[in-house]
Amino acid sequence: MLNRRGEETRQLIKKSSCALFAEKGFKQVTMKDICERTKLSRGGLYCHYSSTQEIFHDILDDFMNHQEDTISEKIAQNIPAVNILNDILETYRQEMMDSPSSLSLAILEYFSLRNLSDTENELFQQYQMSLKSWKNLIRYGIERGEFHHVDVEAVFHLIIFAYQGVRMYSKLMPIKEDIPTGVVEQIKKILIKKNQL
Amino acid sequence: MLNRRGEETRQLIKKSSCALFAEKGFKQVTMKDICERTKLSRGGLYCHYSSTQEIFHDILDDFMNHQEDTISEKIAQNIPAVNILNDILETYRQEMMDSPSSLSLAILEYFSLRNLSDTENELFQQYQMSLKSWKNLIRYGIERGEFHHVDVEAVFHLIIFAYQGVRMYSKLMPIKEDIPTGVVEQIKKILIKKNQL
Amino acid sequence: MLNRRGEETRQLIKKSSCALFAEKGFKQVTMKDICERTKLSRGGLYCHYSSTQEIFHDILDDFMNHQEDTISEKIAQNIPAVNILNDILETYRQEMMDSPSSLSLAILEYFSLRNLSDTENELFQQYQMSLKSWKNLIRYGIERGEFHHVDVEAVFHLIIFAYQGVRMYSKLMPIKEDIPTGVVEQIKKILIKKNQL
Amino acid sequence: MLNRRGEETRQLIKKSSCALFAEKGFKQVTMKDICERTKLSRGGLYCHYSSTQEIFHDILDDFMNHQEDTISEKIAQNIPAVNILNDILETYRQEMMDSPSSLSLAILEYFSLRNLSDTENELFQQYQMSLKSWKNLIRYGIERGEFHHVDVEAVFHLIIFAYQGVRMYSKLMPIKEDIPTGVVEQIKKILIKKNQL
DNA sequence: TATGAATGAGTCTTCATTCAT
DNA sequence: AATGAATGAAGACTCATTCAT
Repeated sequence: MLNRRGEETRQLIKKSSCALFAEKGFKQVTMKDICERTKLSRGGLYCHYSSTQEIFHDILDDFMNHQEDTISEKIAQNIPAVNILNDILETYRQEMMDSPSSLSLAILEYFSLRNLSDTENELFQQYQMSLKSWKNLIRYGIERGEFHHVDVEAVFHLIIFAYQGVRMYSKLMPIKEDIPTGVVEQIKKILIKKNQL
Repeated sequence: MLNRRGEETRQLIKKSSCALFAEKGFKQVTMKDICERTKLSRGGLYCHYSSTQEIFHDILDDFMNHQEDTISEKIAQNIPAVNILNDILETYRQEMMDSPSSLSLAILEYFSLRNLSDTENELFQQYQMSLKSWKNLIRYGIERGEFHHVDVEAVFHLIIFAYQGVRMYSKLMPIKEDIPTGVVEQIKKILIKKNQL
Repeated sequence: MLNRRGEETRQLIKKSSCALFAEKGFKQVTMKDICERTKLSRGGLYCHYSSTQEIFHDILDDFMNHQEDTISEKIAQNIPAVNILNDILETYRQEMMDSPSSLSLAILEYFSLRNLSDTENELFQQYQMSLKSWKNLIRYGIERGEFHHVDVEAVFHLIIFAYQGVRMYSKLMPIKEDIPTGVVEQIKKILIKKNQL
Repeated sequence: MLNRRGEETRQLIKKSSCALFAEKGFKQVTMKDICERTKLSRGGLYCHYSSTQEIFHDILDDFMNHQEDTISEKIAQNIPAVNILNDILETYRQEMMDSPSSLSLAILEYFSLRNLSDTENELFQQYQMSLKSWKNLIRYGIERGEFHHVDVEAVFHLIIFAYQGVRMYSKLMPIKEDIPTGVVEQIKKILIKKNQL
């Protein structure tokens, strides 16, 4: 019965839904669930969004737009590649351990409901952005003599899919701290020359 | 002695459902879908299974029971670790590329619907069996001087989650041959000593 | 909870719906109404029909298939045209006065919801069948010297649309006996030669 | 003095709604549709009308009030009955062919939603006004020796219901020019004495 | 075992309507 | 007067599940 400004309500819906998606995945969340969580009426919710897909899309959009390419910035600042790598991997490690707030399952479900064939899907775009950043970083590390002469793309794929794999399984299986830590350490070993450690 | 007719029907149900799960994931598949695919009536299906969970469980069971520990066997036969590894990785590579028949998405959804807290879930058991086999293999390789002295568990995790990560994403994104190949090559580099290649 | 044979239930649905359509027109009748009238559950109804359109279509089909061309039969029997005409017009008169059981409003609404452009709609087919029968009759009457030399199609249109007009308005306005009677008498005067009356 | 702004909006609403009613009939048009067509907000529309019934009623009212009894005027001017008749029938003919702008379906639906029992409904009033005018005309024609000695009411009913019947069906079926023309010609034949043609 | 009719709960979706601004 | 957010009720539709045959 409140009469908020529209954008406020949209934010509320996104926030509440995001929590629900993280808890239950994508398909388990119904418009009804979101009504209950937001305390909005059926019709009230439909004023702003007409499906969970639409809400999820908006949430993803927000994520994407808030992601800046910090790697490139740091490279521009001439920060040592090892330091940049360590920072990223520490973030990854944290994320692999923070299962409850992870949308990875929901993302997977969301995209599995759509026609994957189109190369234009957001997931693929994300992947490509990520690929670009990592390529820059690895090449930068190699140029600076901090990293081994590795197959850049192959190493990227190993990193990114191991990371995604852990995130996914953390929703389904008890993942203790040692797994993310071990994975991160292995990645460092692959990339960083011994004298830099 | 099993009732032949009944067992046949169960096989039919499992086969049809398996295809459906691979196509659509777990939650998208309804008892109704399965009725249609198997050409069984509602009641007919319920004679054998009373939920998709039950069917999926049975399918997983079949998979598990058909998986023998070929690694241990090969080790017992004193086959070179590098050969064993190459075989396994080739299988993995094939699987990473065979997206359509992959149940990975369905598995994920299936387990995400249950109470993950229980360490006794089948996924975890699978994980542990896999861990045991790989540990044996890696140690065997190290003992024989074929593999580097690596952190056994950490390398296992890197391998297994990268593999699972690729399988998962192959359902959602175009995964070309080079990704599985690159990932497999990286794993080989981590494990196998140069003089063995 | 009864477990009738399917066709029985379909008959029940058609009968109940038909009454509802006659009472309320087409769009006023909801699947829910039909559930209540038939004492079927939501799902039970949907087993047989998935929309009111489908039910109405079936009802119309039944009507069409039960309509035989009695006019042609009578002509074949060499019955006097005046007698045939009198019979038909008496039926029309009765129908114009039996507003409660008339589906005319429902028919109108039903067809107005569809794409009228297609000449293949059932209403048009009905019209054409009717046209054919009347043409035969009028020509037969003229040949036998019982009817005036009229413009066959024009007279048909006058008859049929006046009849339909009355039926329609009988749903909306009090139509006393004199209107149908008067209309029928006028038609007779147009067609029948004085010496035949 | 009416609030100019307000009256303008009401006119806009009536005009837009009228188009919608002609397109879709009465029940298919929702307050939401009208909001969209008029570009008014929900609340804005409700400032003026609180239901589609109210709007439709107003539209009908306007129609009724704009209808003057031109027949009586012409009779007063001693214009030949045949001329008057020809004018009216030409108007009817035009209207029977102008299906898109016809409200007949909407009118039917509108009145079918109300309690038909009341003899006081607007439709009936319309009918009575029309009856009165036509009676005058036909009697006038008879008196002047231009028209046959017909049963005035019966002929009126034949005319008016055939006209309404065609208008109605023109919404549902392809009605070519020959139908209205034929109907009009028949009516002339019934009324007009041969020597007047 | 197997059929398929029937139930009923859950969810989606659309609107008429109200109300703070 | 006008806006548009919010409510809530009505109706549609889909399934898991049961049951008489």
